[in-house]
Amino acid sequence: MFSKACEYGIRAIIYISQKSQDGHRVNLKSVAKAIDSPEAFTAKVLQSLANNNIISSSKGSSGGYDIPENRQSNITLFDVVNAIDGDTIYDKCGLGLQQCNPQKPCPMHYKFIAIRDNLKQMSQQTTIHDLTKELLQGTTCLKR
Amino acid sequence: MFSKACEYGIRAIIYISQKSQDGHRVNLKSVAKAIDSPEAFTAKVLQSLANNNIISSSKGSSGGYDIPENRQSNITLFDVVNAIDGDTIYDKCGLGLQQCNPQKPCPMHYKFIAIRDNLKQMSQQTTIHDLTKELLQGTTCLKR
DNA sequence: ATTAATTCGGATATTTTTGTCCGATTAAAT
DNA sequence: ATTTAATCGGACAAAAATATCCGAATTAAT
Repeated sequence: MFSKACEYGIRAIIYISQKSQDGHRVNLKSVAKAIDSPEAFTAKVLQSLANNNIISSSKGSSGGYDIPENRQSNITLFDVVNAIDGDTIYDKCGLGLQQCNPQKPCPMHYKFIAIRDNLKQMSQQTTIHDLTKELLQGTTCLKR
Repeated sequence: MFSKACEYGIRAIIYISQKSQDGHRVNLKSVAKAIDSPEAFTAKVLQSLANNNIISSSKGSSGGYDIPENRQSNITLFDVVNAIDGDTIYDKCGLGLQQCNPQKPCPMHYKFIAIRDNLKQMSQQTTIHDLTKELLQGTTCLKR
């Protein structure tokens, strides 16, 4: 469904968000460890989140990643997926046709967009903050 | 969502199904042309559909692919996807965790399985025959 | 029998995704 | 100033997905 990069990205931002709520900035190593992901690859993913202004990063000793307080509650899953995988997942024809629309739909069109729109809605309505809450409560996990 | 191989496979089987209803067997070249796909790659996909007994293939002059009348209506989208992409799409954790279940769910778990189950249901309830009907009526298309 | 048209299956090539490495840059602490 | 700990970004490597090639096997028609 999502790319590997995107899976890492979502898990990472949830962790970063969690730590940010306590005012803690976290570095790459601790992120990779927390979500059990390859360090260097995760760096690339975080870089693209940073370049898209979804997380903030700072260099130098005691640098790392965090999410400014005021952004915490308005970052959606949609934003994160978009930054990493782009929006093709929400737009692309289920059968891979270049053009597929109500005027000239593929045979799977309506059944497929129903599901795709579900996914879109869900990801637009779900904030990273939402996902972090459950994690803090210890009901969910980010690895294994 | 689906792999490229799977997209070709679905488009291909819809076309084959359509032709089979008129009692026509079709060859690789005509399939690839009808769905605008790379010929050799499509051959591989059809091969795996044949190996999974979803379509029937015959070699030799005037050989090709078809779907026996009695199978027409009981092949589902699910069967086709399964034969080509396997069932990971219906089972895999949205965040890529090896183990993710109600006992130890990822933060996206319930929201994600809602969508995944939708997809599963849709693909189990949709037969290839269903998709072929609309194509015969000219309301849908398989390329462009 | 020979030929022509087809799928099969294995080997290979290309492209994309995933993953690693490392020097450059930045910033805090000493 | 120097050292240390961090991200950045570009180059590279490995693996997976996509795509091609070709000889072998099969079948129908001549």
